[in-house]
Amino acid sequence: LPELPEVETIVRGLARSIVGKTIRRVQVRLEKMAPAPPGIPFAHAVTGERITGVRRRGKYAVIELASGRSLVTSLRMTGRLVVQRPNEPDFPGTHVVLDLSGGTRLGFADLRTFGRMRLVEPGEPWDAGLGVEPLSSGFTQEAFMSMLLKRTTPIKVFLLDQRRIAGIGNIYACEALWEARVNPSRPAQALNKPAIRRLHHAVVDVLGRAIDMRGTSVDDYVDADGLRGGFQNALSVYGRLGEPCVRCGKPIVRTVLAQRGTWWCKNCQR
DNA sequence: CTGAGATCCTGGGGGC
DNA sequence: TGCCCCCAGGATCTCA
Repeated sequence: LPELPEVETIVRGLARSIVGKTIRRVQVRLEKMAPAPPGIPFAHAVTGERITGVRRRGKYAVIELASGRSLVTSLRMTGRLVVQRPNEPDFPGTHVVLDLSGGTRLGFADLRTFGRMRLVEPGEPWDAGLGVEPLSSGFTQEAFMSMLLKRTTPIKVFLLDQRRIAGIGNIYACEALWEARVNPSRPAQALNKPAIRRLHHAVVDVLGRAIDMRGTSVDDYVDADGLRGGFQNALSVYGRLGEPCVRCGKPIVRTVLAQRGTWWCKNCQR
């Protein structure tokens, strides 16, 4: 499940291997994975473009092109961006292929085909609906506190809402709530000041540590160079049903919030 | 505006 | 052993 730290890791790898290259040829093997802008075939629109940068916004990888347009890529659950050496075979489930100058191929693979690579025109406000970057200076304790006012939704559901804070998914929501000792189903508005302070710190801390370890490889996440992350070894609650809490020893429980598995410690998180 | 629920997919796990 | 069923999960859409 690529969330902020995984996409950040992918983007850093891509920046090293594809920036400066020109897109020579494009194949869209599954149309919906790279929907064409009105009137122009996707492949035609992108061919000949030079890649000037790669960055991240929330869980999106943004490939910036010399014309000012961008390829905004959402990996959802099983999407992968794969840098292939010349003549290396395509990764299974590769639905979009960008052949670059020098023989490098960027493949967009996705077993479940939920991912999307969207061509965005210069100035198009594609991320207007996305909230603050949690690792930016805009994500202050005060900003976080005011976001929680009058919100009745469970705090975990709030953390997953990309319109408020961009980039937190199920793994890091669970981990941050455990670190802050906050009950995931607590209404957002019911958190007191110390809890808000702890949770703010935990969100920033857990995302930063996960980036340092190149993300979490549960299921089969790998970065653009095929390397696994390391944070799966540092998880405290996610996926650890029945295992002892590393803080208090009581077994980790799993409940469901907003149709998502939620792992937490009933003893520590109140 | 907020919040709840459906939708999309497929490998894999559980049940029998 | 084999087969069927059902489920997880993020973003987007619809609806109340």
